[in-house]
Amino acid sequence: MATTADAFNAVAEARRRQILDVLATGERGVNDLVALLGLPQPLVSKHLRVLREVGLVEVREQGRERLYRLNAEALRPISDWVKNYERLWTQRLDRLDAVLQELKELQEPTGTEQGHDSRNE
Amino acid sequence: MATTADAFNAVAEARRRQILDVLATGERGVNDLVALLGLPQPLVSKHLRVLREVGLVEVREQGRERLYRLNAEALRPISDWVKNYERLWTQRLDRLDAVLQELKELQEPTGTEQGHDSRNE
DNA sequence: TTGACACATTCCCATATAGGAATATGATTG
DNA sequence: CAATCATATTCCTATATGGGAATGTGTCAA
Repeated sequence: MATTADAFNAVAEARRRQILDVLATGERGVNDLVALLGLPQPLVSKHLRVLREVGLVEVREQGRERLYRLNAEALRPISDWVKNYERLWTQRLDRLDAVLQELKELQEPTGTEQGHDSRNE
Repeated sequence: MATTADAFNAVAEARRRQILDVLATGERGVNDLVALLGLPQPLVSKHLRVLREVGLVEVREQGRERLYRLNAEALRPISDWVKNYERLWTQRLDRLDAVLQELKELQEPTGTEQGHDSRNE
């Protein structure tokens, strides 16, 4: 069912987003993350595992530390998906602008306008 | 705990993304969605409820139909969040380009091209 | 080797959730 | 009002998940 097996699910958890946010600033060991996020270490390790399994982070072993780093490209599916919607809300704001413009013109009858519609679809 | 109470979680489910994808093309009644997605009606209604609760869709009643439409702006938090990461992978690709460029120059000290892809990772 | 350190894993529990089946609700038509 | 259409809700179950506590594993230092 609802697997945690893709970036969308991995990122749905706020803590994991926080982890990514930290890693976006550079490679970090687990304890760094624990300290920065104020979460119990096992919990951080678990979240890191999920992130690893979907390719959002990569590990590098250095001595007895495990340095995690972000693999931002794994966010592409999300970025690509959401990008298709961006124009929809900018479009909508544009229409709002148009309406406001109309109102303004009605208030200051300098122009010749008067038509207005607003039935969509 | 892991609530379905925000856009990130709502969108983590593939079916819900599908629903949004359909609604992105225009207002639809539930049965339209059922037909288009090939899912049982109660399931669609449940997903629509989740989407409604996080503000991703809005309903309008017309006769005995309920027309759902997308509210793309509710995707902004996702868009905003992921946007901060986009430069990271383009950056990385730029660096890859740079590396490839170097290799090319090393291989052909004269400086004519012939470049072709490569496996990254 | 022993012990400390850094981290991962396991066990356990409470809750959340998707989905199926059946049923309820509300508007429309006859 | 009865029948029907369109949709929502409820009941139920299997599974997934986050988190806590305790423990395991591997590395380095003395």
